[in-house]
Amino acid sequence: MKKKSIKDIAQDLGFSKTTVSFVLNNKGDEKNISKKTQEKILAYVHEVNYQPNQIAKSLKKGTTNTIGYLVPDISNPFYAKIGRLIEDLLAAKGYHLIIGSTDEKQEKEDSLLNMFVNRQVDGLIVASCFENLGMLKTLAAQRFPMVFFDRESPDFNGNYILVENKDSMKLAVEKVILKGAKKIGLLSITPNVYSLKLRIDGYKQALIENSIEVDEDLIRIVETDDLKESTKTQLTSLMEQKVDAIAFTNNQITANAIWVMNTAFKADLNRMDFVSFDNIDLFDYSMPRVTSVAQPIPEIAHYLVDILEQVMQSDEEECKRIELKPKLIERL
Amino acid sequence: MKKKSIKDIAQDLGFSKTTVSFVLNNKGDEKNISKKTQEKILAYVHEVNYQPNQIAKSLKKGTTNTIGYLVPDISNPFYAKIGRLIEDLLAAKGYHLIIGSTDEKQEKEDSLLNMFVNRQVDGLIVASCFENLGMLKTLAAQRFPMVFFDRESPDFNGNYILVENKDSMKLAVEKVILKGAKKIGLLSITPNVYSLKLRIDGYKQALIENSIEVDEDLIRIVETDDLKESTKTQLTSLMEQKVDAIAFTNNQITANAIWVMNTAFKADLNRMDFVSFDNIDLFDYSMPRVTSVAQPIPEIAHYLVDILEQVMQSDEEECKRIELKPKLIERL
DNA sequence: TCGATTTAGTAAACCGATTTAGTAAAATTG
DNA sequence: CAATTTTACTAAATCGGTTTACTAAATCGA
Repeated sequence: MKKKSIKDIAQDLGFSKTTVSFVLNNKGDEKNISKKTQEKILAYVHEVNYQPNQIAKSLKKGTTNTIGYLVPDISNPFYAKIGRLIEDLLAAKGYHLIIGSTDEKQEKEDSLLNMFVNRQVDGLIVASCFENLGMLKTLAAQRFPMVFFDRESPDFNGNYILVENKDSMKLAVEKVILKGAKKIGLLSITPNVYSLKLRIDGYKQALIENSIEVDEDLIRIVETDDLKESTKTQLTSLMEQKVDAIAFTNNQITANAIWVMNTAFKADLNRMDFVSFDNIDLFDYSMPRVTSVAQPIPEIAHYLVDILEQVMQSDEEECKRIELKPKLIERL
Repeated sequence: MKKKSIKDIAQDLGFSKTTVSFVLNNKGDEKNISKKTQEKILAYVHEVNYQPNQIAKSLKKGTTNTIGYLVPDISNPFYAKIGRLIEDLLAAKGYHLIIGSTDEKQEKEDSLLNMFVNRQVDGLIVASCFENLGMLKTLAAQRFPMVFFDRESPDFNGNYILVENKDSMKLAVEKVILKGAKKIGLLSITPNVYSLKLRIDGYKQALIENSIEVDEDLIRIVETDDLKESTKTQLTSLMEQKVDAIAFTNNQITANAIWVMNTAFKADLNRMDFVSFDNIDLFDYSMPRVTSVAQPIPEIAHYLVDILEQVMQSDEEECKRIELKPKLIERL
């Protein structure tokens, strides 16, 4: 017993496909299908548990009720959490998520964007590496519904849901300076991303405004491909320089650094202070103490689907830019 | 300039849709299309950057090159990691992932399964709560390609990629008994899931074989809906009973328990031992010490797509069952 | 009561690909 | 050189829905 199509339903009952389709789409009254017929069809459809073929529907309608979720790494807790939240918010509206992880690689991003477009997703939620704007600008020109988050590019005009990066980082770093830190290092993943650059700028600003010289040698970039090992190498090198605090530009690198400290530099745990963008439970009790900038994750998720929905509906010209304020969590 | 369809390409060049389709699908030679024509078509297609409509393709072919990933919660690090790994493995074969989180709720699972089927996913990778086998048995009867992991149901015959649960848990718990623990509690999420029941059985077995009475009052179930708070409540109650070790059935609950201990029971960190199924970096240095059962995540991911591919290709009757051995990590 | 309107429904086109069954012209064969 | 085969290509059906443009019968209004 293979799956029944709308044609089968129509034949079984002696109606036309058209009539069945109208009834199934709640257009029965509008299209003058008698109550009796409507009931008959609905009853039968229920009885045989008819399920419409979404693919066929999508082909005709031109919409798929799917949204693409494009991020550097879906297993990064930040993107995973947001992913989960938007999954639920979108499901309530009848949309479902196709995911794609870019590993910060431009080629992967391009090919995934292409994939999403060919699969006719109705919209995109994107944390892009913004290394090559070609594809994105093309899509933007076509008015493809997209909302960006976590990262921005000054060269790209789009709908953004962001957090304030520079000042937040500055304030956090200033906390450890006030506590007495003099030599403060920084570890970041690829700073090609403008938002990360802003966080690094915030770190520098904090130093400058507090008369500490910015030492470029204390600013280290880790390789995303081998985060754990690379963090260990760079952190070890910073420890040799006798830094008394380190700032990090996201949670994953901080978590790795905490692991390195606890497994390789136990003796230094107490004299060290960490500053991290993003907050996770671990920071509530881990050593070194972590003063962190907590992003408002549920709000970000909320705005993402809100704005995306608006963009998908109206064909408005204007781009939205929403900048949320993170919360500074002191642990000193 | 809207997107060109195969019909446009054909018209532009003065060939038929058929010819263009043959060439695009590498059937040019087989179908006796002249080299000259093939080159002409390929060149033009490249020039205008023609991208075939996957939806139309799917409708005709009956396959969508999408796989459904159905888990309790995609933001759980275990499922997120596996999700990421299978995303990459499947992408290499031209498949992409649609995700669905069930929150351990049967209704959600059913409706997501329905969604996946209507969207014609080519296969499913599932960590089911197995509370109601109706839908799954129907799909299995239709030979819908599915592979299950992390959880199993003795009442359901399917393709499974699992780890050995009972003995692994028993061995881990025995470690803390050997160290001297006498009163050992257990915290678990819903034990309706057979695999979790096995882990609990392993815990009990360890006690019994070491002449410790199983006290049902020391076995606590936390609510998945409010994991953090519920963990705190149950853990606090166990602490009042003066347990000297606690076993946990997965990483998320252990991580929460570590947080509770460090924020509310600092004084007891040293006298306490934890045993956890699943291993995460945090356990390398957190207090209380965690002896953990590490699941071979990359292998699980590998087998998942391997077996799924086999199932999708051959229409073999036989169900596969692969049981991997976890690695015990002692930290005492 | 007769033309106009409403009711209840249907046939056929369409979305954009793939695939089957064909055809006309050129090349080969006996 | 006629019959056959090969080459190069195409028309039309198909996948499973939605939607437009109709029609026949019943009802209504004056």
